[in-house]
Amino acid sequence: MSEQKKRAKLPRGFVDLSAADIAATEKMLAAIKDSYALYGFEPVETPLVEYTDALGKFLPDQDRPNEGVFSFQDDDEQWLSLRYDLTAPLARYVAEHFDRLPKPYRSYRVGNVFRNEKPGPGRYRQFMQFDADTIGTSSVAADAELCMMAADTLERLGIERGKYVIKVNNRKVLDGVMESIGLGGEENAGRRLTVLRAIDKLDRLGPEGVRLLLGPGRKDESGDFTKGAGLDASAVSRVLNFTGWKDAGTGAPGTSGSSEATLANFEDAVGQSQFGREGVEDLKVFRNLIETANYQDRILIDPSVVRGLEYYTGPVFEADLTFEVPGEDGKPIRFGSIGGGGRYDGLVGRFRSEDVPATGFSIGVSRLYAALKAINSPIVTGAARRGPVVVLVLDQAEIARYQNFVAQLRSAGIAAELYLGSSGMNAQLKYADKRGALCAVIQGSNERAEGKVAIRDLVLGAELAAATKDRADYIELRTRAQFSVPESELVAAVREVLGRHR
RNA sequence: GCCGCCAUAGCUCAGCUGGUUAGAGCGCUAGAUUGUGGAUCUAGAGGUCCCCCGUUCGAUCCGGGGUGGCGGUACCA
Repeated sequence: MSEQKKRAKLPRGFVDLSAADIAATEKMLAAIKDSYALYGFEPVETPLVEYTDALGKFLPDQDRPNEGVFSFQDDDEQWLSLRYDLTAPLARYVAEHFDRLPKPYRSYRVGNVFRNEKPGPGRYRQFMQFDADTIGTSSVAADAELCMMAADTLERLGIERGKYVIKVNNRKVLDGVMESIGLGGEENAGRRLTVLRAIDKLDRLGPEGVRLLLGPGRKDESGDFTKGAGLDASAVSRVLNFTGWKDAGTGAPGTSGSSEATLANFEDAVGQSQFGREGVEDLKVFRNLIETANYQDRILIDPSVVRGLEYYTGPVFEADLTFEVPGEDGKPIRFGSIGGGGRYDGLVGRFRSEDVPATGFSIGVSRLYAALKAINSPIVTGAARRGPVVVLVLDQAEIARYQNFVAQLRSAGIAAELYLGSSGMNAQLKYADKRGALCAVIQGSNERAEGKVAIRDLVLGAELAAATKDRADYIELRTRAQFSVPESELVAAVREVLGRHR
């Protein structure tokens, strides 16, 4: 290695996908698609790039896009950005084609989205989302339907009932609670945001951490200090009580189980707040829909769900995996949220004179894939790759003859390839093995003299090769895992071997 | 963004108070086996010891500053 060789290095926060990854992802996507289609959603696809202002991501008081999005300027100086979710582009699409779309408009879409921010475990700068949205109705039935569909979809993906939960909350209720502790009004918007962010951290920091964030502030392990919301003690316990954790941290996430008890608590928590009461009413209707459809064991009302502070306006949902998996260092890993959504009545309205009610749900495909791999879900592990039949080249002078074998197999519809390297037989078999080939075709001078080809069953061969100790066993091996046929029977013999391992 | 830890072969890491040819295991590529995947043995390829400056006769090692990676935290549509 000398001068300036380029560094072969993937940018951080991005991933390469192997053949196995792609096969597994495609199976996942097919399952999700089936589920969404069954609920009557139709596909639509928008490009990776949008005008930055359509995404609404300019920095305040500047003509430059937000740093969280990958952006560049067109030749007319217009700012363009890579999409950072699938919802904002959908809002643009619906607004642009409003007149010709059926309303309510039900659609799904899948694709990669990009975020230009610090990657972490399970957080990438490019990742795949799979969304379904209903636009043009404010019916709670639309929200409930999405939650039920989310549950069905997770089960279709091989996640058993009980290993996941769809949590639901309502932003209006949260706002009502704020109002009841004196944080209503425009002037308290900043503090409300701080309180919501604190609640959002409940599952990670626990009630004590959140208590500090609601009050004076919290110092983390590295010594960094986060300023708190500065609420007084009674307001702090009122908020904590609302989220389901009592003073001493009794209770735990997702264990309450009873949406009914949660709702009763809500009514108390929002007090006289008009907005809050509306939210509670919505949730009651929601709960009835869920119970009538018999989903109450999978879809729970949970006051700690916050999400999407900027644009969700009513119900918010989150799909959580509840199981843990031992990590490489032995410490248990919990995957947590693998999807979410909610009602965003204001988004389409950014492009039109009137507001258009809308609600949607999004699955984080990349993260879900990692989780499914960890539990060895058949949907991803069963997607084993299957390589082509490999025709070995034992005599470079006869390469045209070998190529002819390959052509025969291909015209019979069997994936096949000629070994194109320059190594010996040993290495060629290793190659075939690595490719995941089931079968190799071999013709050396001996076979050629007789007008025959040897067909090698690589699956059987692997078993026998591993067990074989002495030379005598090779005879046995050959008869079972490898046999010769006349050249004219090549295709039939290969078919027979492939048929063994279907 | 803020705080902390780390940086030697593709991977995991050794490298004696600073001493001239920088190592191991695994992996990779081959050979032993006219012509059979494992195992074994042998050989080979692969390094600006992250970068720059400084201290020193001499720096992979010591000091300063960068850069990159990891973890935590903040933000997160």
